[in-house]
Amino acid sequence: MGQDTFDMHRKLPTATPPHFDLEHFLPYQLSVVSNTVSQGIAHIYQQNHDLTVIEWRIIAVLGRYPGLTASQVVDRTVMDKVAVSRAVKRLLERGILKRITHGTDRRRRHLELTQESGRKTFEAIVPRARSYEKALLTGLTAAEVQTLLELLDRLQRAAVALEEAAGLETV
Amino acid sequence: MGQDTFDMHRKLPTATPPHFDLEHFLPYQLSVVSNTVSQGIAHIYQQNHDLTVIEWRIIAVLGRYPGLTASQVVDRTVMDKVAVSRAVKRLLERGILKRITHGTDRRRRHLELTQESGRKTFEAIVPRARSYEKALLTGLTAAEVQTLLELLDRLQRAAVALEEAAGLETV
DNA sequence: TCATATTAGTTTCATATGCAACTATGATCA
DNA sequence: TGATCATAGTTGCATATGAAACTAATATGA
Repeated sequence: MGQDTFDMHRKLPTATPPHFDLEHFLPYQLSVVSNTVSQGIAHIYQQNHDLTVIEWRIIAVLGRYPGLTASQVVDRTVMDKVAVSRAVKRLLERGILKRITHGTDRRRRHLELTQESGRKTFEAIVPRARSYEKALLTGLTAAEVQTLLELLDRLQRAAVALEEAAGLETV
Repeated sequence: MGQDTFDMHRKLPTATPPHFDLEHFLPYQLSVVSNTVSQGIAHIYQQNHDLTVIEWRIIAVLGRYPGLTASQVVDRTVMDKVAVSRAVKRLLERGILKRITHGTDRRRRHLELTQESGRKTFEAIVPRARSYEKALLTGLTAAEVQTLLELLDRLQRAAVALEEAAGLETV
């Protein structure tokens, strides 16, 4: 890379650019947008159903894929194992989930929404979540939304790849 | 709401869409990408400089705008007041920041990077942060990056607007 | 000019979080 | 078989976080 061996008079010979704008740094922007959106959407299930984000996500994923185990939920949602365990516990206590131990492998406990409370909660929140999303995307055309989703997806893959590369470095 | 008094045979008469895919829900996708990226970039300053994300952001913003007060930092970075207060304290102790009390208004304490440690840390991290960002965006064309930033910006404005609307509702 | 309001920043306290260590169950293979 | 490894999920503990209450300094207005 930089071969500035001579010219003693230049300031900061090797690297170090003069300035850096946090506001235009993608990881930062991403974090700000994500936090703002998360906070907004959290109101929907916090205020109306006394659910945390993690609890709602578990409900959402079980609404779509009933019978997943806790670890399958973790895999799908990229959430912390402990956080999921605790949230499941609370949802069981509240009667929103039920848990069925697998017949032959008793380590596995399959999770489902209960018909009464669970399904009802799911069905109450979905339209609200959808309408929040719709409001959020009002200013964008369908094509722009499509582009955004695709770019986010590519970014996610790149970030995962970088993470793996960094992980190997240390090993 | 639900007026499903007649027609006992239809399932879920009034509303309630049949399913909901968390994976294709924008707030969720955004959160996953943001977390992955944040975690990746956090390594840079965690491992090499023992800094938290908040600490690094404070350094970054003061590198660009020396002399901001703590509350100006809060405004610029959309971070928690308490978190900033604590991070500033730690950075002062470590000699990365210095604090100068305003002459006439002694409530105001302006913050700057110290020449030795502060500036040096800033200048060491900036190129690493930039190269992470570059690696992250490798798969995208310049035009796509531009589009992404613009769409994120619009999303942010929409999210803020929604937040304000929701706030007023309650009042 | 004194009571009240405002602004800046800190501390307290209760809760959230996450790593690491643990329990329980099942798979493997010597 | 039974020692060891692997997997599923939970718990303990130490730290992080954030709302609300607090201290300190300044501004305002009767």
